[in-house]
Amino acid sequence: MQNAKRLLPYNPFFTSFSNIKAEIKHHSTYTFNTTIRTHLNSNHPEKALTHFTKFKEQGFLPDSFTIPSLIKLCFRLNQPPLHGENIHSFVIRKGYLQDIIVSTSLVEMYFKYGFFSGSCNVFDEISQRDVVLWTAMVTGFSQNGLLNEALEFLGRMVKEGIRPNGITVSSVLSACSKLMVLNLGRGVHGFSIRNNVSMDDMVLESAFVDMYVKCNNLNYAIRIFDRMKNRNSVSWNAIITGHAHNGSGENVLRVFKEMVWGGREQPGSSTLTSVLQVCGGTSDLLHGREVHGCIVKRCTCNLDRLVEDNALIDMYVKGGDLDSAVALFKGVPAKNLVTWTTMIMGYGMHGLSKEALELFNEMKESGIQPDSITFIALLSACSHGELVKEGEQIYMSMHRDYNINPEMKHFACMVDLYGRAGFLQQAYNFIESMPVEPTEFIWAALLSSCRIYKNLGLAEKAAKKALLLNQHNAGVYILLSRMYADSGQWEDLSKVRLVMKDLGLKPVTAHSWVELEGKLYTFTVRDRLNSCSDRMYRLIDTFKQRMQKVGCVSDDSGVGNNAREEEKESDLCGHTEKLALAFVLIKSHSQSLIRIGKNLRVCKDCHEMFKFISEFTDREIILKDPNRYHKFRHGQCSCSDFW
DNA sequence: GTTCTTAAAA
Repeated sequence: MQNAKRLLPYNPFFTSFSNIKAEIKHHSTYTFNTTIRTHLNSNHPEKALTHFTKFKEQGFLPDSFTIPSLIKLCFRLNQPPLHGENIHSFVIRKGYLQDIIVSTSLVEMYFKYGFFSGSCNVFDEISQRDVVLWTAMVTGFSQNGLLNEALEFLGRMVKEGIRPNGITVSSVLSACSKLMVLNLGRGVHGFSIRNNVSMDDMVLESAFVDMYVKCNNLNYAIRIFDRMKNRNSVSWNAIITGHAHNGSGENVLRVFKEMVWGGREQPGSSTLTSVLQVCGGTSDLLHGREVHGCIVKRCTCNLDRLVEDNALIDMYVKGGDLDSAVALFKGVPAKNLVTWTTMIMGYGMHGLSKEALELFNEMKESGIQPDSITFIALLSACSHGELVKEGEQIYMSMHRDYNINPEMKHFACMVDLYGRAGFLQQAYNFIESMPVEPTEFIWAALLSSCRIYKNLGLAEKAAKKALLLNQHNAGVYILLSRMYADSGQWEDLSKVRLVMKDLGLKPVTAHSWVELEGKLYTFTVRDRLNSCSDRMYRLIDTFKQRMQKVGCVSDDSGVGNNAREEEKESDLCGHTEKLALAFVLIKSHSQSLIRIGKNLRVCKDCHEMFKFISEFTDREIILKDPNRYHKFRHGQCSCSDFW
């Protein structure tokens, strides 16, 4: 009998012909189902499609097991909704609709097409609903940003006695994160606890961490994160970006190190880019290089790390190491738009405007089309290099040659381009001719040019316009008060300060920083906290005297002649960059490049002294301010004294 | 013997 059973499909004596056919058919549908699933899982939708076509040509029909795979295949191939509707009517004809797995797939399909009533119709037809079907409804609404509907279904399922699971809740949470609705997110947190939703699900916990980070409640996020038994890339990444948003570079690096040392989780590319952004923002090359090392170790294939390479180039640019950025850029095998734009921006920030424009030509030759960000990079490169004519041409070509409409950021670049070059009237006319209402930042851009060229009348006008749009813009008050200080109008100055005080606005205190032997040193105005402060101040004085001897008059034009001593100190930049430079010169005798960062614009006085020191000590110095980089070498600066 | 629902990103 055993033997007979094995021979069954082949022996007409034991079974009728039609039975054999059914047997083969069933067998084939099963094989077909598994094959198509294998193709889908290995990401070969085309193979799945050819397989399906062959299957149909042989006269076979899909069964209920086939439907979910077919729907998945539709999405992978981006088929229009019509295809999906065919599936729906097939399901109804064959009576598969009450198969809950089939109907759940249909619900998901309609949500993906954005056809919500289609999902609801299917849902209403089903008599026996399980957690997964309910969850599909919640997920569908929440992924489409319809948070209220998602919450409604969450409540309804509980009322009907279906207990939501971790997946249900994390779906709602992601919508809360996207919409930044902290209170609802906390509500969902409470709901999950009340309804005994299992909380030791790693994905759910990560979703909570992510939600609290996105809703700007880092403390809650940290509390959950610290208690997690197992962490995944999402939770690590959420907490790292949370610290980054909070401006705490130290914590970012601390957590990142914990992650790497822990060794369990490989940092993903988004984690690496967050960390690199922090390193770039603080010019922390030391840690930036460590992350570079991580990436090199992790990636075996150069082609897989384009996003990381782009972030690295940006980090080196912002850390003031243009040479490394260029070297890396040249080595990237398949550069994309971001790669080119980052490098163009990098040249611009380092004062190499001509190189930026040449690189743009190379980019076009390689067949890559610029986008609006590329034009921001180009226009700001022109404004840093005083290339007014070139900037105008590029601005004109934006719409004419690339069909890109200039936006507010481009307008701001143009105002800056004219203003920085001293064409204040043209800058003003440009603002007047703009097709949209200028924002506060446009007027602030004009204001900062007015300060460079000491046009108090226009400055007051620009400041007024900017403050009308936002009376809390501290930068505007500060620029204006410096201009009053420059021209010795003490009454106006104290008026501005009074307004600032009333509004609770604090002037930004100047500080500079420098990295030495793996440590970061920070200097504030009239800082005497350092153990070698006395030597630093003496050294600065010595340089001042040497400069006077050779006829380099230190430029005090930034301060009016009748300025009081304390105004000189506080209203200029505070000269914290001088302190940082003196510190390095005392502490380090190597000939390596000196890199100093500053949170405010460099003042003329310090700029002159840095040039002198670079010649006198024969050292290269890079000074970063919020807008750009100055490279001092042999008594010259890369900005050609224009910044 | 198979099928359905989760989290972020330059």
